[in-house]
Amino acid sequence: MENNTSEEKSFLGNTAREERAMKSNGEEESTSIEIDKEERGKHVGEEENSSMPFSPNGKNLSITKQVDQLKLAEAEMGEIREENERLKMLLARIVKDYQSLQTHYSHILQQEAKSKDTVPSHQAKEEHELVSLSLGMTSSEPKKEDKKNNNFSNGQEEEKLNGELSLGLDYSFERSSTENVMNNSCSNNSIEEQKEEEPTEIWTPSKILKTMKSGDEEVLQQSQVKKARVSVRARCDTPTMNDGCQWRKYGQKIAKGNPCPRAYYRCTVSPSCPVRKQVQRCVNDMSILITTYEGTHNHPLPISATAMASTTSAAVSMLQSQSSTSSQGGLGTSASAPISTSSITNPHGFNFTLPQNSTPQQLYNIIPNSSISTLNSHPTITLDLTTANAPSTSSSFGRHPFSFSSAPRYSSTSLNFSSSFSTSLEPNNIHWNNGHSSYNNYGTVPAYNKNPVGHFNSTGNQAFQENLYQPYMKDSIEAATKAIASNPKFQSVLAAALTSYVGNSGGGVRENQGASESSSMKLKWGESHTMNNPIFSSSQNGIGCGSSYLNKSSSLNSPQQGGLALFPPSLQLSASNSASLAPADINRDHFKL
DNA sequence: CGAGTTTGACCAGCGC
DNA sequence: GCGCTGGTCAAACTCG
Repeated sequence: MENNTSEEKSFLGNTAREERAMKSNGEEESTSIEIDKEERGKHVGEEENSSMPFSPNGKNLSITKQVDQLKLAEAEMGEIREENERLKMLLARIVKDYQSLQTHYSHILQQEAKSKDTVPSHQAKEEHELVSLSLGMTSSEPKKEDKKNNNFSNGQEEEKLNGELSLGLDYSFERSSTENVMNNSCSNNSIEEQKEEEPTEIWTPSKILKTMKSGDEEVLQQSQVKKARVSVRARCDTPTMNDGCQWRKYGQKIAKGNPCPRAYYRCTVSPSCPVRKQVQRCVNDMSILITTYEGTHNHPLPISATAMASTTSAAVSMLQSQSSTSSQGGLGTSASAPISTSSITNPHGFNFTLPQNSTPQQLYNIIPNSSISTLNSHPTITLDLTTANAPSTSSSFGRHPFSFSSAPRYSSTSLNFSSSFSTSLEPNNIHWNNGHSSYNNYGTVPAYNKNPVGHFNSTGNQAFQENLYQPYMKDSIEAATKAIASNPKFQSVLAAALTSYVGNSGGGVRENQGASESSSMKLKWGESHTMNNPIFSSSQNGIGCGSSYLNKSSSLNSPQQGGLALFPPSLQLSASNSASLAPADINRDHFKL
């Protein structure tokens, strides 16, 4: 992280220098031009004035002056040229320095990845693990959420019912994320190069695995990853939320204890892709959609999908890290761990608890108020985007923690990033909306048909998402930073998660943003910092979760996903200039830095 | 007509 | 072994 920070600093510094250089260059040029014009104007005036009397002597005099002025101007131009050369050299040096730093950073990341790979894995025993990584957002129903969380901690099968979403992504994928980070930190000068190198896709886990691991290790990693799960809880009116991948529904079941059917999706980006996804409404709050990912993509991912993939991979990595350290009394999530039911509150915020052997252990204090996910047939990492409470509505329980919990047979881990979202957001809640109109499968879904902004096109939708997640992202990052600082064991994993967000945020911009990407959208993102986020009606096309415009499929319930901005950018470093938006490209803008 | 969804049937794992 | 449950299959159906 420090490296990253320094890298960014250097990047910013270089950028600033470059800008200054360019600016000064431009200013000098314009200034000289102004002077030149002025003097020429003067000269013309003098000439005119002198020509008024129509005196031959005056004419000669003016010619002499003109020659002098010309020489003067030439001298100035020469100086400007020299200055330009100097600035060019300076710029070249800056670029070189930056590239050097980038290389250095890349080297550091590689070393970090290697060190991760060397960590012994004990997960062969643990067939199923649940890691819950929750990024809490302000809930409009804090008490309800609290209650629910409390219920979870009481051992109810909430998590089970909700279905833990898992996305099996391994270290290598993390690495891809970090590589993206690296790339994303590039200056504008290097953006084009990266575009050439990685125009529309990132390295897939399998791809990276081949380059990073031996065959056996690869198999082990893959198997581990496949069994780990990552779930995302988010408010979303639509049947599914966008994660950037394309999915095809292959089944639907009524799970025990939840009247809402569970839908099964498989990744259709590649016919052979083993990744599965389960989507189910939360039994307690129909507006909450729980998505579970499992498996590892064996194909290049769209940029819009990398954020989720990276995040989940980081969570899985944490799970793996947890497993690897469990035997040492660290983040133990032994398979025999009992149902977790602890909730430890820390005045500073994050709580990281790991119930183990009936005695929850507070491992990390990360999030204010903690709750613990309970029984899970599979260990799941849960990204909880629904449960963060606004400060004004905070209660003694239910603020979602960064919690680790273990099921009787399977260890489970719950990471909960709870952000103190502005209370002004509360009235609106946070909903993902694919623009679909069919909610029949999920019973009563709150109708959020009012759009304060009025007509909301896809660009507006982007702005909406930006509004939603930008502050949230910041909070999450801050919280995660605290977590990292608080416990070294957590560093590598969470760092990976964070860098994944950031990296993909930038990566989506630089790698995929073509000229077709709209600047207007970015402007809107930047403009809309108000927390009064509109909730978009599903009846409005292209509104809401930002997936509707991705759904080329005619089906209203199409699970195709075009890049949900789970982790919005906190910074915007990129700029593109087109007013036209290609729907397929919109997603890529979800993760701008 | 093709792609995607729906839905009942089927299979496997697990607990009793 | 039986029943329950989760997960998957595949034929029928829907939609553009």
